[in-house]
Amino acid sequence: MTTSSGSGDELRRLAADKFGWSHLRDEQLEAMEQVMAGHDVLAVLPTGAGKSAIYQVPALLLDGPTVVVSPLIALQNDQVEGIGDSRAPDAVVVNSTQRDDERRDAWDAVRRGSAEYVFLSPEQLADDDRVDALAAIGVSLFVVDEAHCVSAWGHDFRPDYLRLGRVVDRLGHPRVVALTATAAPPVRRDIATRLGLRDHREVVASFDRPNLRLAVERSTDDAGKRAAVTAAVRARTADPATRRGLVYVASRKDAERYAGELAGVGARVAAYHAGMSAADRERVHRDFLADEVDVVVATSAFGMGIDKPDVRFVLHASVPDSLDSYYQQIGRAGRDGEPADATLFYRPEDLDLQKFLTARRAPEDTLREVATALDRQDRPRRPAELADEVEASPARRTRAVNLLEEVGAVTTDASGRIDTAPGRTPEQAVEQAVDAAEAQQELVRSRIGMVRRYAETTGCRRQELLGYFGEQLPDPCGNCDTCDAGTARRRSPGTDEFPVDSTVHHPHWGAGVIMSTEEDRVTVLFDEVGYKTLSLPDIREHNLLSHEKPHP
DNA sequence: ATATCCAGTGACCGCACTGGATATAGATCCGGTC
Repeated sequence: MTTSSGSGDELRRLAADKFGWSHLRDEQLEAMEQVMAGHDVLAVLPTGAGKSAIYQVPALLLDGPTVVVSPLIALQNDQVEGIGDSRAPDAVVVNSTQRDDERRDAWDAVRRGSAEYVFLSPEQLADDDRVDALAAIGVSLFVVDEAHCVSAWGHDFRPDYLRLGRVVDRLGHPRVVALTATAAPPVRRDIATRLGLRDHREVVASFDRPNLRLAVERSTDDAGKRAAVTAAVRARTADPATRRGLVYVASRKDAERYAGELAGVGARVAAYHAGMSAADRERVHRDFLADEVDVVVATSAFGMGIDKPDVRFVLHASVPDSLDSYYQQIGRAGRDGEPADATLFYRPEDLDLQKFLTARRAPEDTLREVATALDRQDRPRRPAELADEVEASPARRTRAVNLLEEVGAVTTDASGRIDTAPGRTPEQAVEQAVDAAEAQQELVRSRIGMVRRYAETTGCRRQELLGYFGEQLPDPCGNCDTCDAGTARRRSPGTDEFPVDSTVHHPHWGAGVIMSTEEDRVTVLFDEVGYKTLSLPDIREHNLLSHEKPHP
């Protein structure tokens, strides 16, 4: 493959010839051009806007394979199939479901240069030998799909996400493309920092989905809420025009229970959660896409990679853990641009369940194990070597390494080996890492607080939701419950004193960034304590916020 | 933090109440088993 300038015309021609895409959206083309110009790119585009094209087309013009990190094996298989149907070069996957010979064949194809795209999970890249092999081959493009997982899942659930930046370094920092459909400004910053994006460009499409009608129905008791949810689904499924939709619930048991109740009243409904067998999950997924099932009642396990145009409603029987999750889940409705309904059935007590589910104690024991193990022999070593000295599971071990690295107690060198930084005892390092873990926890809790704020606002829901994503909607939207009720008023423009995105300092809460401003209050995301809303009169009277120079 | 289940209790034969135990989302990896 010849190296090429990658002009817009050339990118368009390749998209048409190789993939059959006759039209590229402005955002797609802009992102591709930035890649071809040598920049790292963070693209935030709605699902269905063709995010994959952003790497698939430039990959053809760059000499060397493209690595695509993707969180779900099912997504990887979908992508490979899609590429297989095109006239583009081959794609392979490497994962744990393969037999040894299949995996060997995949690697051979990459080495020979017959496979242009390699799909992997982040955990695969925790294997040093695999990274070495890729470094030797010479990766030209490193893609992180569903990049919000770096921020949302990396801190505890799948800590290998947070080490992808190190992988990029070890591959000699090829161009990096991060793709996601959901990323509030702090999440974008997190992604860019964690992946170590260099001189990167952001391509961000508007978050507004005007065809989604936003509403919240508040209940005081569980029975009342259940009745309201069931009635809402029944009303929608009774009309053929609105019968397809999703119901998100907080627990597996609820998924089964609602599905059972709704089936009892004649709805074509299925439950979906991670406790079901892979075969059952696939069947539900397939039946929903094929219109054999109208309603899926699901935990957060359902949704990634689902692109069905005619989903007419997404109801939440319980609050999600953040507005990031909420936006992503309701974004599965109305992809065809036709009216769709996003109603949250809100009971304040449900917030406590999310607090429970997201609660993580700082992994003090593992931190101590790792810190003392590293201290015992003062030499760099590969993270995997710690397995012999540390009893904790690989995920916990990796999380501990990440936390220690975050506070500067551990450093990683160019070959991916980790070592202790001088100047503190293991016990001090543990203490600092515990503090860092608690700060993360505080942020998670404050994100739940933002869900509460959305649910309880009397202002325009859309202004509230878009504001969370850093987008200011000047007028009430006219397509939400509060607008209909007449409580949503035109927001006066926020104060000039604290412009959105500027950095401020609070005497107790430290440094933060202005997220949104209103007539009488500002919302700040603090590094240490998460989201806080402060009243302007208070700020002025007690001089609570001072301006700081932006972070370097 | 809370809902549910269940055993035990009290009151008195069919059921109400209480308190303690238990469970509560998400994915991959990898080696062992059928």
